[in-house]
Amino acid sequence: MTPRAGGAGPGSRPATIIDVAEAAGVSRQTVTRAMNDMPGIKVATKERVLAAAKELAYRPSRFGRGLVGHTQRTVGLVVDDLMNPYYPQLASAVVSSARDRGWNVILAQTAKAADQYSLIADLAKQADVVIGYPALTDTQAQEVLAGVPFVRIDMGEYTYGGGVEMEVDDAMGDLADHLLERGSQRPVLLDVGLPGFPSARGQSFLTAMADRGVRVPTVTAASKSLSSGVAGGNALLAAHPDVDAIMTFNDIVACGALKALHEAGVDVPGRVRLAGCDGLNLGRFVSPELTTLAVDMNAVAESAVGMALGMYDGEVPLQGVRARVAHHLLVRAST
Amino acid sequence: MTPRAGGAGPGSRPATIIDVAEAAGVSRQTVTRAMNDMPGIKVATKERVLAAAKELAYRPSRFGRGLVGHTQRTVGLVVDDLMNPYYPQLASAVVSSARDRGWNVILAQTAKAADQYSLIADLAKQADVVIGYPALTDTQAQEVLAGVPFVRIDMGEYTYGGGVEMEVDDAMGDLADHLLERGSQRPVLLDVGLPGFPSARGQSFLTAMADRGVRVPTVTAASKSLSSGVAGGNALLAAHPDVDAIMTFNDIVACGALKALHEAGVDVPGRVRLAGCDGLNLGRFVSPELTTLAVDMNAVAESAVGMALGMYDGEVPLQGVRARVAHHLLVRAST
DNA sequence: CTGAAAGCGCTAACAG
DNA sequence: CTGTTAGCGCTTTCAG
Repeated sequence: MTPRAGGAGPGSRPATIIDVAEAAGVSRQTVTRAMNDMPGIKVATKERVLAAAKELAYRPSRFGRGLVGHTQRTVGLVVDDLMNPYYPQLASAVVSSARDRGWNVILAQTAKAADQYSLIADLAKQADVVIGYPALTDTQAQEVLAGVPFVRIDMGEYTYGGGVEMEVDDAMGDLADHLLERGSQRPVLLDVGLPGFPSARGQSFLTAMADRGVRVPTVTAASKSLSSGVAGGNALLAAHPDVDAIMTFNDIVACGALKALHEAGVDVPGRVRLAGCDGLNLGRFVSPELTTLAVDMNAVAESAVGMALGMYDGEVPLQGVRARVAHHLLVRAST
Repeated sequence: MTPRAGGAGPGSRPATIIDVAEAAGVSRQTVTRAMNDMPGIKVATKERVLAAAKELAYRPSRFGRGLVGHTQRTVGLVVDDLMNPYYPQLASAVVSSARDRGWNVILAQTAKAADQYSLIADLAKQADVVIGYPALTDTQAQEVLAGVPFVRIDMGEYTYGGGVEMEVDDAMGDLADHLLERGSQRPVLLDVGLPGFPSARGQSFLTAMADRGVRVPTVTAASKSLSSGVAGGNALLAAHPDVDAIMTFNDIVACGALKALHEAGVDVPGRVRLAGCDGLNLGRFVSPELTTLAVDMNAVAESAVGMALGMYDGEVPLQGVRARVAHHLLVRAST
């Protein structure tokens, strides 16, 4: 019945420090000293205590411990879906960054959750700070997080909490230069969203090209998925048969477009140059490897974790701080 | 100085239930009732308490809570590296599975850790059960985990704790049939490891083919990485120019081999059929999409989480239990 | 070197 | 409906 995690049979309750103290014939403090490698304990006593602890399968309660020295810190990381290759790169970096600072990471995934509102509310109860991409409005986030320091990644128009922005404009300029230098004359943007409402990064490409005197038509895919990229690629080829370069919303869509190009027998980069965005590792698995606007995820994670921990320590205000991390052009074989 | 997570200035300590009780002019118990939506409290009182709580940026301590009702449960998940596309699929499934049962997941990554021994020791202190792929011997695991229920995924020859096995033999037979039906006469295995020491799944392919009267030569790649797959693919083409089918150690190596085939101008599946193993989503991003021996990660996660939680509840022995999940042939375009 | 006392923040159980 | 009491398991004083 009672949960236990030791060696004896089902039904027995977990051993406490008192059980160990009695078994070893010492006081609780002495058990503490033995378990935590503290000084001021005779070697023989220590061994006796540790033996008793092992015998009873004693494990110090993290709650008892946490209560006394507020030393057990946890960041809650909210991602949409780890199956989307974007998020593991972030999660990996956040976990490393947090670990370097002695924090744990609890992971929450909104995509598969029935009710992400309560998912994040629960997370906020278990974590000391929350980082990530919750699909919540500012108002919702404020309610749900109830004062827990919060850093939104890729904050955009949101304002509640802190944010880490990823800036694409400079790199987009570099990409435009790169494509034009290679002789592109009829580039097309494969954006995601609603036709007529370019994404921020899509608009950035259009602007960069316009600044260079090139007008770029847009084809819009329905979503950020692979299949949507395939469909978008086919639609783009149909609408612009003479296209010679494609900039896509992100690397996933780019992979879809690449598949469409392959199936249509279009050589990349020979006849069409293709670029993605995000700098996913995924881009190295396809042929040709994908040119992309990459962002250093370690820098993003470092920045987000640092900001959140600063908020926790009261050194960074809970509102209004934004960090910025720039994309950079990563030229691979597809352009 | 003191860590805080509320609204007031740096240096103030976090508000406790007592602060709120005093501010609202009620007892602690009433604060508890208000915070936890418990019955037996007048609406007006509740509102007053919640207002005071908000004012003081009060957040109930998870340690105080955890101490009283052992209700806050956490599984520790050990993966090698989230940047490897294999692990996110597992992690995603484990997080979902755990969440369905009301457990949290703390993530630990061994690849980037300086000392994974202490990494896992720390994890075992924060978690009630541990699941994953720790690169630890049985002896090390036993020491480090100190009695925490432990389920190793893809247990193989290890014996400490419980395990979830992934069985590949049946599916490998199906793959052999599939390749032979399509007319393959000179299949080659692209294995990973040391030459002369086939991996379990490599051996399974050799055996399946031998059972069908086909002797399969092996080429061995150095590691399970993409670049190693490229190198292995090139070596394989050099050693067996007339190959007409390749089974690879896993999907990542298969992607590498596919790149090598592409660059060599070898049509897939026209001239060479290519299969991977693991069933990664990644296989759908390349052209042609990769045939693979897939394993249902949700089933693996469900099984591992269920077993670990059963151990925690004392309903499953801490040692010697193994679950099995079978691979299945997933035919896509590359064969 | 060891023990006794006190308290971390919270909630269940029992009064009132 | 509200308050009081007791105790969860641990570590930090402070005495011996």
